[in-house]
Amino acid sequence: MDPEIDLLHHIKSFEAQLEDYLPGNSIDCVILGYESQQLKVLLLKWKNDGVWTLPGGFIKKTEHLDDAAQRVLQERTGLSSVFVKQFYTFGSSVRNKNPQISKPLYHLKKMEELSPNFLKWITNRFITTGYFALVDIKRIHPRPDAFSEVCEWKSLNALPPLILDHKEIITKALDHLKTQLNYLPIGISLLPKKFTMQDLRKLYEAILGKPLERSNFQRKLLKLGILIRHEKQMTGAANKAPYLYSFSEEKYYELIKNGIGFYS
Amino acid sequence: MDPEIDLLHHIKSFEAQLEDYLPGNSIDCVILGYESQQLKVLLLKWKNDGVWTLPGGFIKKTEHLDDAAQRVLQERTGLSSVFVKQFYTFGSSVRNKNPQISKPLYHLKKMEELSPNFLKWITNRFITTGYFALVDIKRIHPRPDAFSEVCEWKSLNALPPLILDHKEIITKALDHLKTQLNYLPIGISLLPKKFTMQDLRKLYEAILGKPLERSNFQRKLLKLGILIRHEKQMTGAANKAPYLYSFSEEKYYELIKNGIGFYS
DNA sequence: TCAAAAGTGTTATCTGTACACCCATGT
DNA sequence: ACATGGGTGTACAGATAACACTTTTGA
Repeated sequence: MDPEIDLLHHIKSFEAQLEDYLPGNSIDCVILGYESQQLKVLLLKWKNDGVWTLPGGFIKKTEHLDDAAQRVLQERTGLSSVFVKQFYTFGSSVRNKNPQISKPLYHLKKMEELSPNFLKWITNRFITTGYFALVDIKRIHPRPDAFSEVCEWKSLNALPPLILDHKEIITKALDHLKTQLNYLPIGISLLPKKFTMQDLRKLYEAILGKPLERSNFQRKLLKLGILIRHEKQMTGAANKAPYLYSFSEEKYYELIKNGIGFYS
Repeated sequence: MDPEIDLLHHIKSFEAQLEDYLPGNSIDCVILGYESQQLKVLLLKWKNDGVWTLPGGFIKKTEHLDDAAQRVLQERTGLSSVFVKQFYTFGSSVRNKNPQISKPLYHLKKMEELSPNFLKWITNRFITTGYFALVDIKRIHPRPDAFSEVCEWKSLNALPPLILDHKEIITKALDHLKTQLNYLPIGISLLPKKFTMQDLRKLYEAILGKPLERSNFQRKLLKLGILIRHEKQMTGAANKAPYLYSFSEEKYYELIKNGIGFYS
């Protein structure tokens, strides 16, 4: 099937339900993962255009803002029980003035088939609320939406060009991540069930952007009493094998409720 | 002039400009002050009804969300250069289902003069973004808006009944205040220019909800290097007169940028 | 036997906390 | 004189940070 026809079909079906959605409000998700000692964010590449965007969506008239975010997350990753949190609302009156917003639509050959009503709706001013999610990359299978051809993880150190203010949204999400570090379930959300102490340390180093002293890190975390030690993991490397650990969930969540008082 | 006629006049003039405002979005301000060793919030009491609300407003189509908050703050307090910060967006789909929202309108004898268009607009679902401000109570002169008869400070320990989810909005603002304590200009915003060490300590005690050791507090704050010591203040009490202090503004703002690393 | 990373030990320094002490002030 | 709150001193417990030492592993 011609992907352009397919896209047009999707737009038309959304257009038919336009009355079910709030005009002028949207949500965008900064879905963060951790892989190869790097923080990564899940992005979509639009059809017919090639610019990248954050996964986002519109809000149904009967739907809570938080539920809209959960819905988008579920649609893109297949996950329903992950950590999601609202972090900021972007309310500039000129967010939509960037011409890139409508580019993919103008590339459609059959654009004239779309109603002026819909074009007005979609190019209107939008106030968007940012949500961020922390997920274990290995557990999810990214799926592009109707408007996109690719949905994949991008390293935060090498972001592609993004539409509108999506770069700013990511920056703000990272600020939030850093200042709220002690109250967020970083380790338990971003790492696989079992991990080594080095994995955990490298994760914190990636977030904080600075090296942490190995031996002190180990002692400090063990003393928190949230780690369960498992069997050693033979890595094949020419050195002592590290233990594997997992988190004691109840203790973990109890701890971050009052702030893990970790690194400041 | 009959206050009810006056109110109706205001509503009609707003109704005439309805097209200039975003439908479905609003801002609410949690304006915090400190007086008599208590944190206080600025509230409005509606005409014809008597329930209390947070000062809030609507957003012009060409206006940044932040600017709408600044505008409301300016209108209620007369202040333009105060600390304001967005803290959360409330997106429940049933926020407006509380009957209190329209009560004051229904109390109007001449309500039938209002257009159905306006009534639909105002009773629609609204997504509201909360801003909080920190101000020196002594510097401001609260002014009620067209819909209100009273605008005054209320102690956080004894809040009157509030419309809709405004209680929840205040609670969330206080959460934000506590978790962001180290990054907010608490002292410099809430206290008068000159203050005693006891004033500053009592302020922190009010926010943290627990007593702080007098002598250690003093040493800790002096060591931060953000305080300027002035002449002693003869209080008339039968004890040693305390020094007055003021903040070194540049040093203060430099410090909170990285977090004052204060009490956790 | 060697290099590399893991795990544990040691020590100096800083910070938090509690409380003791003297000082200034008005009754 | 004395009660009251302000300002400073001291001493101990615990946390932090830097680095040394030993152990395990595969080449």
